[in-house]
Amino acid sequence: MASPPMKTEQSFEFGELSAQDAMGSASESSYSPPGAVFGVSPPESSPRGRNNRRRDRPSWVKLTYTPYFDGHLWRKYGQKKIKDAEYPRLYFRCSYRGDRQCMASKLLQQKNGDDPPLYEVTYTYEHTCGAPPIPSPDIVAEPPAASTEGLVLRFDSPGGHGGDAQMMQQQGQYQQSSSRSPFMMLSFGSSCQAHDQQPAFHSDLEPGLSSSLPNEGLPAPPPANGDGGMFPTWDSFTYDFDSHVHFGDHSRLPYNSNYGCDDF
DNA sequence: ATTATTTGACCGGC
DNA sequence: GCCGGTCAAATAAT
Repeated sequence: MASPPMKTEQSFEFGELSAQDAMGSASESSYSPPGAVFGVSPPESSPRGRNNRRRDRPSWVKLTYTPYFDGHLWRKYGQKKIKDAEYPRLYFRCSYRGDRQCMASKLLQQKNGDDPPLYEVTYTYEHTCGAPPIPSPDIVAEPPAASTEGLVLRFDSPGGHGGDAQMMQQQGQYQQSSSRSPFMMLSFGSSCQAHDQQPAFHSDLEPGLSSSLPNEGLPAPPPANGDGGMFPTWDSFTYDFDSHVHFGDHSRLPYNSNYGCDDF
């Protein structure tokens, strides 16, 4: 009311390297282990100060073709064109930030304009909202074939409708060239299955617990197929997996409380 | 009606 | 001073 727009209440940063630094060194698949950088203090502890400089925020970088599908729910809160980048940078924040004070955030930057554009995702802070962790070196993707418990591959095309499309809306659709991209969803859940219209992410029936096996939705990047298709290629998968895939998932949405089977 | 998204402006940090 | 990052308000979509 009487107070002017005070946007200075969220400068909690502890950390390690800045996004720029991370990106600068992340020419290839480089990232910084989250666990190694975590010694942070509660956000409310440092309103904004010298203890939490932007450069001190823990962050790790991950290269992927499917930046929108890391198993977490993100809300886009900004987009900016970087002087040194050909593509704008997208800023995402955990959807539970206001609900659970989850400070997890991520920056999305397209690395090139390839058909299957490669994105560099800089994650900052871990998820404290009870959702599974983010891509970390400790968590590596296992051979899908090994765990066929709930492997769901979903290829959705724009014209074929797709419940996943919903996710696209939420996660962002900054596809300039290929406005739409088919999707592929990987779900490693035993009893949880993807609904007809809901993303297949699922598995953290017990948010807050530690041993949750997160699943990562690996969507498929646009084309790159011989037939100029718009379907993903396993190559991208391999890349992602090779890049340290992590499985993540959030169990609830603002409008969709039941995400699969968490409402068990 | 609710929520997410979008764009612009402001501020902080370097 | 410049750049990057985040917030805020408005708009659109569902």
